Amino acid sequence: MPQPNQSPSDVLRGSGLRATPARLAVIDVLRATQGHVTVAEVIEALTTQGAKFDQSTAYRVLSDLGGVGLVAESRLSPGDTVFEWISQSNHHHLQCTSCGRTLPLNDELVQEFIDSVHERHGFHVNATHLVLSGIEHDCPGV
Amino acid sequence: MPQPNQSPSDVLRGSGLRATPARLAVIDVLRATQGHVTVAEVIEALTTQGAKFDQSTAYRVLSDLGGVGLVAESRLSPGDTVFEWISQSNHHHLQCTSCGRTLPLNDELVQEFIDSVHERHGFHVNATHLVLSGIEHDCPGV
DNA sequence: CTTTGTGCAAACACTTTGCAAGTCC
DNA sequence: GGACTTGCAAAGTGTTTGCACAAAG
Repeated sequence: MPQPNQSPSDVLRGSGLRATPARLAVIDVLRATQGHVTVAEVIEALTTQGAKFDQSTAYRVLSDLGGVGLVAESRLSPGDTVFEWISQSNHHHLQCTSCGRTLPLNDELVQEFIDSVHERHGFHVNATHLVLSGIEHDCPGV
Repeated sequence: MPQPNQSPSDVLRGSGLRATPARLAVIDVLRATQGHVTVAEVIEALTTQGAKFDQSTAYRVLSDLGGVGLVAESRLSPGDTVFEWISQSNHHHLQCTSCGRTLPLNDELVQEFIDSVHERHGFHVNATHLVLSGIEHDCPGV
């Protein structure tokens, strides 16, 4: 669990991962981006910066970071896997199927829902990163 | 929208699709199965029955059926796309990450959640087929 | 008979893996 | 120095597509 005021290197080591340039670079990209990032975007951002960066490294780094809970991974559809840096709280989203925008979803609503499911079914939903699709009311794309 | 007492052929034609043996066979498999079915399972079930059945046909048929709303499609993870026949009501599920079981999730709870999201965000969540992962309370796999 | 669907095989895109060289601690 | 990471290239997987033939309405 990352503490405030920790450097990315410390966060990595605190999770049992070595602080390598590749991982720090990926973390930079993730933190610089609000919302979802695809593997392709990570690779593009890093290769544009000049450094050589292999795609297998991107997949491995993102998988490692996901494994220790530093990033959230969502599979929206095949070949459309997105990642997001987890700063401190949960992150839930609404994705409009009409205009493609991703909007924040109030965490409390989700928590209430999770609680009610637990009460009713004795099932603990693990939703640190819920993405629901639908249509927003004032969608500019409609 | 399929009406009661309609034959699968009628349902297909009602959706603007031709009633072909391939589609009827896929529908048979879907209806015979409670819960999720993968493409591979559909193909296996049909080829076991003797008839020749190409995988591209499976993908196309499932995609067609999904397009007209006769089946629900869920991407649990890359390469793990599951389909389910939509009989009449919505189908939501809980999937236990420990034992792999899929359990039913009360539709009312989901509906309440969707309503609250709409109230709060003005966003209409399109969830005919929600799959939430987590851990069940009395999981035999724990 | 016209339109739509199917089989076949090849192509695709995303993701994973084996291994040698390189890097972190 | 020893264990972990990266780059590279190649192999997997699941999924899609082009096209000629077959079938549905």
